[in-house]
Amino acid sequence: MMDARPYTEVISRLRAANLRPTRQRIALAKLLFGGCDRHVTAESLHTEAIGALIKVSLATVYNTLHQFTNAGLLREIVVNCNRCYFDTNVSEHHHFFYEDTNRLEDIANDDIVISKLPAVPVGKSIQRVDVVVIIS
Amino acid sequence: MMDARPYTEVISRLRAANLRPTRQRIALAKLLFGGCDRHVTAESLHTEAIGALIKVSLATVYNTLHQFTNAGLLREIVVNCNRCYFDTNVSEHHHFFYEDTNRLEDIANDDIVISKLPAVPVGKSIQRVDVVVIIS
DNA sequence: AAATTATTTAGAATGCATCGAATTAACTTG
DNA sequence: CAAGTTAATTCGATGCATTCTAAATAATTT
Repeated sequence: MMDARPYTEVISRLRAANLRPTRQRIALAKLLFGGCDRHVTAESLHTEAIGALIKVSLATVYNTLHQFTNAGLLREIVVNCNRCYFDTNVSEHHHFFYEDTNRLEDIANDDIVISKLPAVPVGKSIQRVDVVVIIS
Repeated sequence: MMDARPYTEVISRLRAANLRPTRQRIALAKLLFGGCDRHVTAESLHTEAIGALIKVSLATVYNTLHQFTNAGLLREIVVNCNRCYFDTNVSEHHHFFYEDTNRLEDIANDDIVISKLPAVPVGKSIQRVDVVVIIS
């Protein structure tokens, strides 16, 4: 049941992004998009893949995370200098960051309302507004 | 006029933070707090210090930035994995981040109004709310 | 001035991320 | 379906920011 036939779907997502559906990319995509939304680092995803007996190198995990991000399948979250996090939830939303454990948790977009924003320098436009609520 | 007698002030700030007013810390504090608010990295501050003929090692710059941060004289800003930024403005405020040039710019606290925040997990409390407006 | 304590330093070490070049795999074409 | 083409994967090396370590130096206390 878990993987009845998600191949075709994963494969077409990859094709749509102009990425060859290789064994590694398919396997990583299934880990990333197979269940609920997740936050991963390259290391954590690599470890998870190895644990699931997927033969893939760390370099490929890095490549894949960046390719998926460029294709809009993932989003990079910045909460910590020294480590890059990737989020499978690419819809607009925000984050809790647990200061002591370095854990991330989604905040639904509706749960934060910004009722005033500053004027943007001329010639520039807003790409995104990221809110991080640091808790401990 | 520039440095009429800011020594005593810098020195007492350091003492208040339980930091011995060493030659290096005094010099770095004068660079950081001598003018208007700034955003620095360890590298950029070190380069600036060397340019100003201040003899200080990179390791000491790192130490000092962290000590100042712990003492509340600086605040760490997270906009970029791979590089730590420090802000001399420790009052509540937010940031523009220029995506293409990696530059940071302050947004006054009043220029952003958050009219709704999510409930915090039980047992936790909000340490800070950071808003980064990514522009390009 | 001597003794104590904290700080600085250079250089090594770490950790995360990227690069480069050779191998391997996927795709295209005839 | 086989040969040719193109892209992806891999290992190991490399880069870069940061931290660590232990010895030397400087600040403070007595």
